[in-house]
Amino acid sequence: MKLKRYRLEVSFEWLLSEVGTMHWADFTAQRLAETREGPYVSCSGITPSGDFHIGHLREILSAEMIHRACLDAGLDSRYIFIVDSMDPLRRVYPFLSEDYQQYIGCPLAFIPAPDSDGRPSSDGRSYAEHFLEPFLQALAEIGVFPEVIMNHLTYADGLFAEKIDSAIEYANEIKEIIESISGRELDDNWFPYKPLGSDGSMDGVTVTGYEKPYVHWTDKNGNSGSADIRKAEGKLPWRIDWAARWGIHGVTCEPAGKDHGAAGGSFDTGLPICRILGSSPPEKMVYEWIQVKGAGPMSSSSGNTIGPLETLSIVPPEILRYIIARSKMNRHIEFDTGGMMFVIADEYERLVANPPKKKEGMSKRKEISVDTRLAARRLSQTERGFEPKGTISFRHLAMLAQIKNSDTDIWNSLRNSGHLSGEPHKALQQRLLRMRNWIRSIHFPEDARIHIRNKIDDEVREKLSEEQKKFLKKLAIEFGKIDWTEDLISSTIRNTASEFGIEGRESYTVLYWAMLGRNNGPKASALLLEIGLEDAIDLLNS
RNA sequence: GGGCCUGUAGCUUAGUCAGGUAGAGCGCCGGGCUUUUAACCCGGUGGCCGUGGGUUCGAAUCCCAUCAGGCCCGCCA
Repeated sequence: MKLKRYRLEVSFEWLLSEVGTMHWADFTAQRLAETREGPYVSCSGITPSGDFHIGHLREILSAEMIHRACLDAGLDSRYIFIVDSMDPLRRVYPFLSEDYQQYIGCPLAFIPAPDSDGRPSSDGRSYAEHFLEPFLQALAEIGVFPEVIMNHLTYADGLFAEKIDSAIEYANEIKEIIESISGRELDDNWFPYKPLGSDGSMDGVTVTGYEKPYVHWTDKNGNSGSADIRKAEGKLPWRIDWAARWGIHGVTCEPAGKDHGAAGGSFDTGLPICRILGSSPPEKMVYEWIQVKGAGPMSSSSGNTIGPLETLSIVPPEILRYIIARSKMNRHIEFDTGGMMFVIADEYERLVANPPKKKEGMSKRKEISVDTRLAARRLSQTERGFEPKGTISFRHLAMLAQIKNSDTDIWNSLRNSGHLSGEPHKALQQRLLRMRNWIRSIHFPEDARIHIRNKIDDEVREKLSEEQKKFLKKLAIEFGKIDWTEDLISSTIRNTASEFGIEGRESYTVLYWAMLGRNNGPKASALLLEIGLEDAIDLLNS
């Protein structure tokens, strides 16, 4: 019986990774609709023990996208974010002062937030709130608005009481499950509930008895007391807490990081424990980690985490969502704020501008691929149901932001090129702001930086034919005769080129070699205008 | 020590459950367009499917071994 169940779970897991079927979010929604009754509750859970990092976004977005897919499929769905505020402080982290030693073992909801020096502050905010707030702010920027549930309040409201009582009643069975599935050995005085001692810490507290609803204890200081299971006076150990909350909140789907998902991990023990506690668990679903790499030369020496807020100061929110939406759950994502951003942004922009369509005679496999990409496009929108329009490209903006210091000049340029009519929309202004932040940061890839030459590179000089050299010299002379406007620059280039019998394409290539040391670049006349008449003439004569 | 996931073109990857000539996007090369805002359009190049065995008429796919990267089995979420 047990074995049979296990096989089913494995098979679901396999199907989940099988994106060939369709997008994982839509697949999961469909699967949920087929296998259980609504309402459907997608859930994420994170411990606010310190700064949130980019990896947490996968936890959040995986669940949120499944929630959206449920809504899109017409299902009754909610998305909840359970903050593990009842979890204890494990140790004094590097960013905390030694003062936190006294709080080890205490729930994060009940200890003070650190101030900028890492000391306990007295502004009344809890440690949990302190780290949660900026994260929620980041989530709002990517269009994620979860129902936030502080776990310590669920304890305080007595919602855990029944589960705690059952856990104590079935303590032996639960112990057996944990020992057999995880392979761990629990010692003899193991108890499925951890009361807080006299100093508010759950470390070193020994349970001495249970009389519903009180768990009696003695702590390391020799004090004794009783914890009311209907209040936040103690908590279930993690593996049981997780299983219990599935029942309490009616969770139907909770993607878990691969640490939980590994064989013998907390997901595997959670499933049977949840059943023992009288509820039906969600099906196993595991996502891979996001790894940060190539974040620039600084990152390797100075730690390579990047926070959601820092990420969002340089990456457009829909691109961030797309990074999650385009990847299968069981694939690593190598997060890179450098050159990879261009590649992903290009891909996203193409997908937006040119949504794939099914065609007559297309193979089944290709049709599936079309569906999957359309779903990724849909789920990347910060606003559900928003139909994105093609916009100014990421690359183009990167270039403009580098050659033009004034935002006004950029808007004018975009109007000239037909990318913009009237005043820039707020979203576009934000995009430019992020782009400027990115360019200023260490993350911006070196090879995307535009380095305007003040003299022609030696290598380039060797490549140039005599004709081409003459062309550049002549161009310098002609430039000296005109008003320095884009139109005149442009026509002068063409006129001079034809004088030398150089084709249009070649004349530009030669110019780019001279100006940038590469084959192509931003519109030559615009670039020359930015360089300025004198510098341009100097360059061409060099 | 035990177990799980991943390894496919220069890059990102689809295909692996149910074995049947390895698909795509980017890059690159060529052509077209011609005021080139890294644009756009068309065409092409490119893979001993980590490695070695086995099963099979036939293996990226199944089995065994092995290498590489990551993770879990320490109440750690």
